[in-house]
Amino acid sequence: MISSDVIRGYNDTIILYLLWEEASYGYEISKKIREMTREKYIIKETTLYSAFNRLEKNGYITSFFGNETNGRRRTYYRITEEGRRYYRQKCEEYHVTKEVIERFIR
Amino acid sequence: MISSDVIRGYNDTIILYLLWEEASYGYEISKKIREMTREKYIIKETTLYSAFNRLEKNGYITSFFGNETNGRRRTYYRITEEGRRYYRQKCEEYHVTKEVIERFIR
DNA sequence: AAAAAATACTTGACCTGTCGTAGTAATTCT
DNA sequence: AGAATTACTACGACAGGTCAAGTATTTTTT
Repeated sequence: MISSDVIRGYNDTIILYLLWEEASYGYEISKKIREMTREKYIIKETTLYSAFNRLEKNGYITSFFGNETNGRRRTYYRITEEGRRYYRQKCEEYHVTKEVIERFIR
Repeated sequence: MISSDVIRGYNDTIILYLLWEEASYGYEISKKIREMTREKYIIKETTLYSAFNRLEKNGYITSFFGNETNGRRRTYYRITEEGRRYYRQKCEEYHVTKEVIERFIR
């Protein structure tokens, strides 16, 4: 199980990656993360929704209501141009961070 | 410059790595980090000393006073067996985390 | 048709690690 | 003696994550 401190800096990046191709919503994003990591990372619901709020506040995503439902009505999120720029920047930062960390890992 | 959120989970690991071969103290650890990362990561003093306290509280390091001084008397830190075990565990965790994160990085 | 389960989200209080600011302590350099 | 350097310490603020609990709406089961 991955500790929250090592993934903390990447939650926003992960969400933006999953919104890159098409708009999505909380439950689906959550499932995709679980599946893509083969259960190695399961994001907490509260973490996810507070990340959505932060990302929207910062202008990296926008929200709208969807029509189809299998339960309560969904809030969908779509990535903005600013969001794409931010994502690319975070990816570049990742490669630097990786090099830094690996100097201290055996 | 690396954001604190992406390095947060590794500060303890970095410190333990630098104490692996021999005991050391705050100022020296700080310099080594700066040098080894070619200024890409400069740990804040307060972050470093609070990490020392945490690590000692958890039994991963022990402290003692040194004799030589070039200023105020130094508090040296030495890694414990538990600390070495914890470090190894964190390294294994890193490899898992790395795989997870890289699924979401272009 | 009522109850249970699943989907989808919200609220609020709390915890941990980092950071900014400031100050203290002791030694060496000028 | 005063300034600079080394080496810490204290404290409050803040951001992001977490726990616990609750709400809302639909689908499935009994």
